[in-house]
Amino acid sequence: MDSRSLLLLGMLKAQSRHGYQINEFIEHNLRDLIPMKKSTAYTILDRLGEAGLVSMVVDQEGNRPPRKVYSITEEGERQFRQLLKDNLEMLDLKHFEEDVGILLMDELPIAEAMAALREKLRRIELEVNKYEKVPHHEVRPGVDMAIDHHLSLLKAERDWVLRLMGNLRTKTQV
Amino acid sequence: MDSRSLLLLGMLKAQSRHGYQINEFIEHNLRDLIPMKKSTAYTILDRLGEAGLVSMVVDQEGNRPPRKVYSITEEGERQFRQLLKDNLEMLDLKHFEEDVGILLMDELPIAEAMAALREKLRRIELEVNKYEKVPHHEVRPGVDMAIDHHLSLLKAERDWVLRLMGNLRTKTQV
DNA sequence: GGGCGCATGTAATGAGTTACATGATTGA
DNA sequence: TCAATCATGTAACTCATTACATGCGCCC
Repeated sequence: MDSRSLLLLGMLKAQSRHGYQINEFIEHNLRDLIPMKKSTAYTILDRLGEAGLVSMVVDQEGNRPPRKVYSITEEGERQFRQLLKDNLEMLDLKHFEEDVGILLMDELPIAEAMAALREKLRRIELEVNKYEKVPHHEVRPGVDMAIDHHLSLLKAERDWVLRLMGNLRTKTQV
Repeated sequence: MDSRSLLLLGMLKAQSRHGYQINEFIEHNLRDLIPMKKSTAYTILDRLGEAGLVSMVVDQEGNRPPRKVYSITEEGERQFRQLLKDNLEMLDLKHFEEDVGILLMDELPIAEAMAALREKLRRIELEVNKYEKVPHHEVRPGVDMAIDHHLSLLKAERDWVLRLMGNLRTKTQV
């Protein structure tokens, strides 16, 4: 999962930051899109430093805890560009987990399967509502695009589940 | 990722099998849907055995390599049912990886971003073609459903990329 | 005689999460 | 003084993949 490295490089490309700052930014701006834990950021920053993709300077103001401020290096920018292109080309819809359930669905009484699908539908609606309420984001045009992407796939999923439920219903009635 | 356990339990619910047989079945029937490695199956079967969800009998014919034949237990069936319901309810579109690229897209010259998206589109088409060619599957009705699911999301992804490219194009021309 | 099919695994590796640990400042 | 915020990490754990290991039977 190099996308985490890509994200950090991208944030450092925009401006130098220390680890805490990065985690703050993610929590405040990307919390709905990026499920990355704080300790992970610290670990990856170390890794990027060892690889020479970022440089680090310690900055201490008064008695406050020292900050490690990271900046992207030239090599880091090159790598970033390549990683980003690779990522944009990438196709990696991994709904394998969900497919297993679909695959085995016929092992469940239809009534129970339908109940489960209704619950799933409810969850999809909740997600859709949540993302539709997220306000327009000015700093990063990408945020809006990513949310739009999210919504597109959520709606496709919703349509598919509805179609599936329709099929099951007619099958039962026949 | 409990979906692997779920899959194995489901296969054993349909009929008792030994490990090699399970791997064969997956390779022949589910190879396009399930990216599970053979050694993983053996490990999970052990784990399920320890948890009392499957029982095991060794079966040796002549001098051929001994087979460990697994059967699902009553507790296993209960667990299976619950896992399956949970799985069907689950909503877990994790396109986080792809979203990172979208999020950072504005760091790339538009021409390069467009080229990457064209490549992505090409890959989507390849996948769509591949899945549309998969013949109707009789044994497990679920296989057809899972493939249909796959195709739905692929097409949604394709539409979204096309829309995005359209937007980028008009933006550049203005 | 050599390779494929049958049949089972183990050990090392990787990538990330969880839980834990630390310690100063700031505000109620 | 008590909690929250700032700021950093380490260690253990989980889960799956990769690579490696073994050995017999069968067919050409």
